[in-house]
Amino acid sequence: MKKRVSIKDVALHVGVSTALVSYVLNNKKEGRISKEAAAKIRQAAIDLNYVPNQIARSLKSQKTNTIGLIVADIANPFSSQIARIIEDEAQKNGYSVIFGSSDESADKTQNLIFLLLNRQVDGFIVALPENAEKQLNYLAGIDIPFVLFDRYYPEVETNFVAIDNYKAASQAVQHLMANGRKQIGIVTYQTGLHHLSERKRGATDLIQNTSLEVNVRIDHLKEDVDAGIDRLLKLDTPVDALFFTTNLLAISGLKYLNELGVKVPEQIAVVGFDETDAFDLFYSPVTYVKQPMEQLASQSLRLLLDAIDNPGAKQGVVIDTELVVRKSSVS
Amino acid sequence: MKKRVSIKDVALHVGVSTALVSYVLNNKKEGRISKEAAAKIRQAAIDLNYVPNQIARSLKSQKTNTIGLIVADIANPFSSQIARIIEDEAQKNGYSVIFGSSDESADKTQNLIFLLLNRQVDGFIVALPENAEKQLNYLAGIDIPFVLFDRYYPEVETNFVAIDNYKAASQAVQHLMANGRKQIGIVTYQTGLHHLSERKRGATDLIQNTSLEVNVRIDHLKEDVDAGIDRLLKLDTPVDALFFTTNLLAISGLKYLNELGVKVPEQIAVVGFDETDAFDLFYSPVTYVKQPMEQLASQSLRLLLDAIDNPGAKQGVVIDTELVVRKSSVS
DNA sequence: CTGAAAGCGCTTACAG
DNA sequence: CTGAAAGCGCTTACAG
Repeated sequence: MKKRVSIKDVALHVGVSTALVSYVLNNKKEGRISKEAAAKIRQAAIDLNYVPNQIARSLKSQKTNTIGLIVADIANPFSSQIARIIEDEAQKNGYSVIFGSSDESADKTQNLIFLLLNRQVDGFIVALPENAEKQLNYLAGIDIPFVLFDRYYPEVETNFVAIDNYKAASQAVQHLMANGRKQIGIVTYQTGLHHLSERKRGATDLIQNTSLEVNVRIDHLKEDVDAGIDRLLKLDTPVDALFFTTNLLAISGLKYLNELGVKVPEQIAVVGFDETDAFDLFYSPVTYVKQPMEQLASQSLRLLLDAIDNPGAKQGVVIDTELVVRKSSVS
Repeated sequence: MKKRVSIKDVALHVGVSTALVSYVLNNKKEGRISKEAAAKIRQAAIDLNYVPNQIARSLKSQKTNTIGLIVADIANPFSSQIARIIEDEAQKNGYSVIFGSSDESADKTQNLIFLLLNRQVDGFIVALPENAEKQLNYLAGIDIPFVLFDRYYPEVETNFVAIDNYKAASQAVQHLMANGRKQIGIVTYQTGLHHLSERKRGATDLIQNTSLEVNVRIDHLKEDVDAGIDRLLKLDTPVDALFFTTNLLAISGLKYLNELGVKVPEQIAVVGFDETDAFDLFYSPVTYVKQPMEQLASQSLRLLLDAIDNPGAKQGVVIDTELVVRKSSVS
């Protein structure tokens, strides 16, 4: 690779000091620099194809204008949609994004934190997995700006952005009840993740019947979803509705209902969580809880930039969801 | 934010030079450093919570161990799946990834290139949009390692990784023909993008009837897909099959076929491109051309790392696809 | 076995 | 209006 041209090359080319080049290119000391010198420097920068070295600038300024984004899995549409919005907003504010996927593992999260700290990110936006108190405390301990997003730990005071999961689930179940469903099954993950517990609680507070719960192990997704649905269908009073607390669970469940030949919504009404094309193409378009992605992402970034500019103050933002009602849940 | 601890702090704490700390922590000059000094330094690094500053190291070494990934849109499942695989492979090789979305715009691509060059990425993996010859030449001109991925410009000698688009489309159409379909419509984008032209050519070389082509404007997706399907259904001999050259086109088209109440595959057989959950949940699971994501991504990274280590030599990799046959195309 | 020193490419307080 | 110089946190050739 060719040697990249530095500020020194530009200075040499024009016959001025590097300081002057820096001032001109950064529009510092406006008006206190001769027009001619400024013009010559700008021209030389173009002629020589000068690209400022952000690495050197970062070392000096102690600021990289980079943020670290830790998601569960960038290949998951929820994460990648969020990433896209954060990317755009960050760019507008002069920031770049380095991302990493934790696979819901606290250890991988810790590794990513180290890796991103190495790279001197100015702050983090992170969706924390289960049992990550240690990582949370680490971040708080080194006193770096960060905001918890999607999931948060209510015991610890942090910046966070989340939806009202309890209310979202509650609305979904109320909707099913209002449409005459009596036996509503809930399919969720077996997990201590606060946001998922809240979704579960929002549903079960209304349902009050633990035999209608299916708790899926994340690493046995298909197996447990299928077995759970089998069980719910064979109850003395079989379920007439299913509420899935995530889109992966819903997709897996809908595939299985298809295999079984169960008709939606005639036999079973269905409500899912999150948007996906798959819900549109199902023969009865699927009712779902819509998360306001735009707000989730842009608020996360806003809180982080606030925290970078003004460490100390902690903000929490809770956003409402919307229930998009379609054919899968009304008969 | 607290001041981060530097190599100098560690040196001071132990009472040695920064040089020695650097040697120990980087396992340089093994065996030529006293066990005691080494042990004390390592312990101090842990006690003080030392995290090496990759920025400083990069400035010195002229290498950031960062790669720039430019995709069309990270929110698109194709891009995000690729990103995930590249992330994992990169991490294994000590690299981080900074990504950017071009939205199929040559100008945005150029901005991203500048932005990533600012950040001194060691190389690029880029899915180039249409009319980006200028950007391609720019990359080649500054002599930075890069590999074109998904799309390439056959006129220019570069590193590239792509699937055999012609063959993939050809197989799809042959499959429809083998299943007795006589009037096969092809829905594709109106574009000069090489990979899409190849898909189109692979289909039309077999079909030889331009009235069966629908050329969708990317910024009028739904409108043009719907109108195109309308037209194909009203031909004197209406189509009995549709081949969609991308997953977005297929999803849009399937939604419209649903609206019209057209039965798949009874009235119209369908083949799509790329994997998506939506294809699984369609009442007749959709036959599709499966791209080998794993290979595409990991080969791209491999070629880039090769190019970084050994500039000059150019490699091209073409990978075969697989047609996954399901109910939507067989009657 | 260890350290002083230069240098990566910038920025900026200071001096003139 | 402009420049010499220090310093950000590392690495490494050189000297001892």
